[in-house]
Amino acid sequence: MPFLVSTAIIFLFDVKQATVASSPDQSAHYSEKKQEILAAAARLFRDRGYSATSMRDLAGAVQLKASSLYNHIDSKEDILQAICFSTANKFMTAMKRIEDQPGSYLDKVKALVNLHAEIAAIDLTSIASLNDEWRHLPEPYLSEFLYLRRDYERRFVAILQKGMEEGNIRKLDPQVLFYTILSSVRWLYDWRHKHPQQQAKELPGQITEILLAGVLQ
Amino acid sequence: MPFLVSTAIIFLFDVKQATVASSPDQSAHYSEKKQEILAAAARLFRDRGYSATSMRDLAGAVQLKASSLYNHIDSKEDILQAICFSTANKFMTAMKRIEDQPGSYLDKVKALVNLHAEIAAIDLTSIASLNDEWRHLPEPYLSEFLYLRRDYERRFVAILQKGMEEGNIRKLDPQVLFYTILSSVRWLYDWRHKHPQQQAKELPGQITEILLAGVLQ
DNA sequence: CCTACCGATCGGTAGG
DNA sequence: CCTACCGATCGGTAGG
Repeated sequence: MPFLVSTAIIFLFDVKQATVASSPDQSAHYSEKKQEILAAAARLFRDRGYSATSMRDLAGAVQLKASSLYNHIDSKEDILQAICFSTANKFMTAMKRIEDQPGSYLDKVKALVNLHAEIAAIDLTSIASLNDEWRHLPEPYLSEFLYLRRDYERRFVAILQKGMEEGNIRKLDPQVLFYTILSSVRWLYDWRHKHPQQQAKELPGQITEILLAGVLQ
Repeated sequence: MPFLVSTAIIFLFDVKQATVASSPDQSAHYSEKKQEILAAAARLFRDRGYSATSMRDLAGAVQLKASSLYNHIDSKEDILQAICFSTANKFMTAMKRIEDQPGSYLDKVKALVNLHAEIAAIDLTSIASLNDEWRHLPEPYLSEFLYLRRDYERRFVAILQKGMEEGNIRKLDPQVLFYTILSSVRWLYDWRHKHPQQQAKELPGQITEILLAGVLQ
């Protein structure tokens, strides 16, 4: 099967590799066992969902009894909060950097698409909680999370709008475009789960190409 | 804010309105109360997830006591099964019709994008179970569901591939294109939940346009 | 980090 | 369609 990927787009995509990894990571403050618990929880939450994952399931995954988990975490909700916010903060930090970087707004859009693909590549399981399980956050975390999400969306849409005014991006409803872009990179973590053998780097390039240049010949 | 949508694409999209509604609907076999229960369950499963929805929640939503639900349904899993398969069958029926319809493979691709947008418009809440909650299906339903899903994907990808050979669609990895198309229409039900006032018909046209023609000016 | 255990809630049934 | 109730499992705590 022919497998043609525009080298120009691949180049554009590869410009900013490994920017996420160097961003501040508060998970460094956690003990090794707590990090192990959070990683196992993120995987279970992705595979079964937050509500269908019991503390006994989680304990088994890290070779502990359920009660021993509470030496490392405060509650089940505490785990979800840590997962959701550590990933959300990666996006917010990167957004600030992209807003401040020089270059056209089209460059910023490409950097944002790249960002989503990159975080999906590094932090494969946490994305599931960020996408689907945040609704189980207790207050006041839920409100705080929704605030971050709205803020991120507002700033993303502003960049798209500036790109349209700049003339590099077609004049579509910027919010529709925002959701289309986000949902397109969203399935990356699903895909990589199903096809672990495939080169991860090829995918973001292909998605970016489809979004930028379209499907028609 | 300018809001330009290609009338050509809108036309292409509107060609096949209301094809889903006329497809065979086995929910007609259900009693009125059972249909009410299934509709309420689909809504709760979307908003809270299957596992976080209790039978007491569901009973309250249809003004019954929990035990009375069991005069209409066999089990909680039975409800999930009914929701997932009734929607999955709509997709399979429509796939067969699109395969058999005359016209180019590009036309079939457009009809498929249209199909997803249409089912999302008609059956807003069930799509959530089809996307996210199917994993809670018990066997043998889980295997049967996964079989249907793989079959649908295989047939969709085959159409994309034929379209590429035909020359109307750019030669990309057809499976990557499949996932990109599906994820783009996937958020429709989310969006319509958040913006119930907006004309639903505008959205599929815009998404189709972004996918077909791309983002670049 | 474990054993032992708590009250609350779960899906579901008996019986009318 | 309800009241009353079942065993199982839930998140979490006491105490060592």
